[in-house]
Amino acid sequence: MPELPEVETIKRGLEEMIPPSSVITSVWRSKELLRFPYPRGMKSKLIKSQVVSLSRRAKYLFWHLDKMTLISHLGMTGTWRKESISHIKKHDHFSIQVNHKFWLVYNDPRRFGYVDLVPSDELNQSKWIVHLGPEPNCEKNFTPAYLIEKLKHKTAPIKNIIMDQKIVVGVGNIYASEALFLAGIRPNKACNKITQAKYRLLHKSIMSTINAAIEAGGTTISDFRQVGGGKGYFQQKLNVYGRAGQPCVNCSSQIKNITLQARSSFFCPKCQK
DNA sequence: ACTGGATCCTGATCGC
DNA sequence: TGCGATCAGGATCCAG
Repeated sequence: MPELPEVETIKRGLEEMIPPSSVITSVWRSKELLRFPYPRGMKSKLIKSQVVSLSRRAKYLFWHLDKMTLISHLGMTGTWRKESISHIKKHDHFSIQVNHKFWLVYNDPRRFGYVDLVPSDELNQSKWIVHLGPEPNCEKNFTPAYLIEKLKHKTAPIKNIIMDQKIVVGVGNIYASEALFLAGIRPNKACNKITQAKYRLLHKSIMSTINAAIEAGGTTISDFRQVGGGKGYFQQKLNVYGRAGQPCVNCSSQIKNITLQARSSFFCPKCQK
């Protein structure tokens, strides 16, 4: 589920909940496994650790502890929420007690998410992080020239490529369709058939889509919730995603849905070429 | 090197 | 009302 804006929203929510110099005082986990096995000795490594800060890279959430970094990936349906008292709900898998006061609980019905623990000085070389492309809102590394150089010889459909985390991170199925709509490019257009002018527009569209969604607190299609339980409201701004058969906001043509890489891909046949 | 499809898992929704 | 089929925000892997 969560793409970059949703993970960023959760990160900001957790930051607000965790006072400076907080300490992990207890750890609980369910019997069921997440996508990958939990790291060895996780519980004892976490207890008594200080939470120094939180950050996000791509769709990963990092808990920077005094010696290690706890990595959390939310898969399709992962969420974090706060509970004042220990209260286990269906599909809760992992929770952290802070300062003996409250719990931060990871819930994930489909269990495509996972956690890992790495020494902080090895974080950037870890297998999760090392291959990742630039952040879409980092103007230093994610430039129009970068996008053009990386993609101009590829024959794959553009939508597949902008969802490739090695090219640019954080763009998932919703924001890929939305960014391509803003750029006027069909999702199945071959990368090497796209003009430089369109690439510059696409670069701008990816950045503006992601930034607008962060400002809106993410997109709540079904189960996404902010840490405090609130919904994101970017879904009100979706131009094409989930709108097959409905009129295009620009030209009233019917929005179409095609399948690419087994994912629904929405576009306006008139506005996108 | 590319593409499409299957896969991990549960739940919501839709059509019959 | 019930039941099976289909589809979901991710990401990897494999055959062709």
